[in-house]
Amino acid sequence: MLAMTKKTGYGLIAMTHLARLPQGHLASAREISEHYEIPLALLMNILKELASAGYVKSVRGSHGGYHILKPPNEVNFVGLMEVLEGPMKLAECVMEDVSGGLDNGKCELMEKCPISDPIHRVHRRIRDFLIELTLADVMDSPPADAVAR
Amino acid sequence: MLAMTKKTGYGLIAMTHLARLPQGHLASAREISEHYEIPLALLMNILKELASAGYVKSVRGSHGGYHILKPPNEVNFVGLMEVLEGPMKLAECVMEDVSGGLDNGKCELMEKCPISDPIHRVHRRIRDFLIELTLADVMDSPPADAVAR
DNA sequence: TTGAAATAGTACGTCAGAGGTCCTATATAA
DNA sequence: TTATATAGGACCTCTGACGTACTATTTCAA
Repeated sequence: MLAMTKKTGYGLIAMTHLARLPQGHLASAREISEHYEIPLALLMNILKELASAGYVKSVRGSHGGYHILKPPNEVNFVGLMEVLEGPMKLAECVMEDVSGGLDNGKCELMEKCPISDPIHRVHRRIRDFLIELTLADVMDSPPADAVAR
Repeated sequence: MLAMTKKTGYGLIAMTHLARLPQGHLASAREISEHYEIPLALLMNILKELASAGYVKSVRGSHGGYHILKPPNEVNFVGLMEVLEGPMKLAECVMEDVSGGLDNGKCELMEKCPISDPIHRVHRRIRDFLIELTLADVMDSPPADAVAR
């Protein structure tokens, strides 16, 4: 259904929250979980993944928590989504090559597929749009036209 | 994720196939199924749904089959996708109102959701892009820039 | 030095939906 | 009247989204 997962949604919320903290401050998984009513255990898993991907830094122990590592304008939607749900593909036949660069538009799954090329193009358009979209865009809600117009 | 389903893929292929038939000709589910190696029973279900949605006309009986009803440039991606997989939503909180018109950007699921507005905007951007995209665009593969640039 | 509070790592459980099959009824051409 | 279509269902299976649980480790503070 062309949907992102809840994990990505929760991840975005957490990142937004962390990005808004005053410099040097931490937020614990529990805090965030309670503030937005996100299941704690799930959010912890998400933050673990974000930490090991280098998006946030964790501080263990009592009074520990997380703070953001990347500046919001360097966190793009696709990157974050792929950390939490794996490679984005509009259709199964769309394989990004390892470099994350251009895919060649070939469908490995179906001979004679008449829609392989256009699907690859659409995939790329959406992907490019979402790569341009950063956490910074997501954070300043009011200005509605900040995005790729 | 952010994927369309195989049903939509198969539906697009079938529509493309039908759109390319000479005027007055039919193609049966079996033909299409064999040509593109799509599971027959599944494709039949898809064609049934497309028929009851008015995208194709069915002709029953021996030598029956389907022909396309809508002109390719009037078949948009979102419409077809929503026939086959239900309403498109980038996130659960994105509810299209009944008119198919503007959603209001409010999240009914989560109080204090800090990303509701931007998510709704992104949803709308992708949706608008995919609405502009028609079967006609999908059919002429080579021209790569026909789409919403 | 001990306990509470936090993250790390990992494994597991559940359930809806994607993907696919099958059966019966009906229409139509030969 | 038979073969070949579609119509309309019901049904099945398996994967992945979503969420839980447990143990280990780190750190602060009483």
